[in-house]
Amino acid sequence: MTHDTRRWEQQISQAGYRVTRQRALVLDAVCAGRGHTTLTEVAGRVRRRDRTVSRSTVYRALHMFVATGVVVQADTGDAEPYYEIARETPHHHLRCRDCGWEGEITADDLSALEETVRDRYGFVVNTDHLVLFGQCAACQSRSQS
Amino acid sequence: MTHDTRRWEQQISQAGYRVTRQRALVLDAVCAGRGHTTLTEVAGRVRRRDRTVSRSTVYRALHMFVATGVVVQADTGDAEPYYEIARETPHHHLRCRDCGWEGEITADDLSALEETVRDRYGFVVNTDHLVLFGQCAACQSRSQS
DNA sequence: GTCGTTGTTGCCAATCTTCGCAACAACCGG
DNA sequence: CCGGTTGTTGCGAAGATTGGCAACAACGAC
Repeated sequence: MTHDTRRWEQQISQAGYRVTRQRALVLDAVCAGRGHTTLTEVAGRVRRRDRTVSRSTVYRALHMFVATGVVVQADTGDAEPYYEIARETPHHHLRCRDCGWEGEITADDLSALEETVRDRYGFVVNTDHLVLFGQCAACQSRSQS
Repeated sequence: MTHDTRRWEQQISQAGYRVTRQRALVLDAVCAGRGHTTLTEVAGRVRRRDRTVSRSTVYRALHMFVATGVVVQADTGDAEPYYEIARETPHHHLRCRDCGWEGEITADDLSALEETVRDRYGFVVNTDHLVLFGQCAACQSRSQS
């Protein structure tokens, strides 16, 4: 269990949503994916626990959780989007175009960029879960040889 | 016309793809969207010029152009993805969560972040067309009052 | 605990996107 | 210019996602 039950219940009910059995199942299914999951995996896990839950409900619950910030969504662009439980400290992803390797970077790593954007454009960046594409260390040395 | 015909023909044929009438139509349709377009708009423009072009072809052409780097795709996450002709100098987007305002930043603005990531993680960032969410200057002053 | 209000769910239909396949056309070599 | 090879297209089907609606359930008030 990577999420605190009290927390998300309060979070969505403050936003005017109700706490339902189906939504709990969906959130559990997101947690069950170590780190990140795809929609397909979530739907599968929910169905295994309760096959009366409709597919639409999974879609709707996931969207609602993303809208309320309980779950965070990362669009990798070339694959299915990832879902994961939002953590206290936001983080971002690295993804190698060659081998598919994935890494994480902290929000601190973005602070310089955020300052630049604020100074030059007056815009306050507030993004969670960016995905940066590029080439990992291993693939760099491999492609040099 | 925002794209050079010679350029893209060479670019895709070097990648092993063929230059076809349908693909030219799709690319023209992307150009026709000042700056950026959605898939729906592209399909509409293509159909207006030649209603025998199938919907699947538009999907496939767009994917192929993105894969070869002729067209660039920006996933805003909460809306339809944008497509636009790739420029010589890559750029990125800002998007205000409150009013939907959109701005552009240059690739230079990311250089500090790229250095940080390379130093700390040995990862070379190579991302085009990032979308940074946040709050624009106007909405900041409005929400302060 | 019971009731009433109102958001939610499941089902089914509509829509969007992808896939498989046979006919077609781009491109190469002669 | 012509024929052969092979990627591409259009079509119809399959699969994925969204939307409408009536029955249902959460939750606040009593």
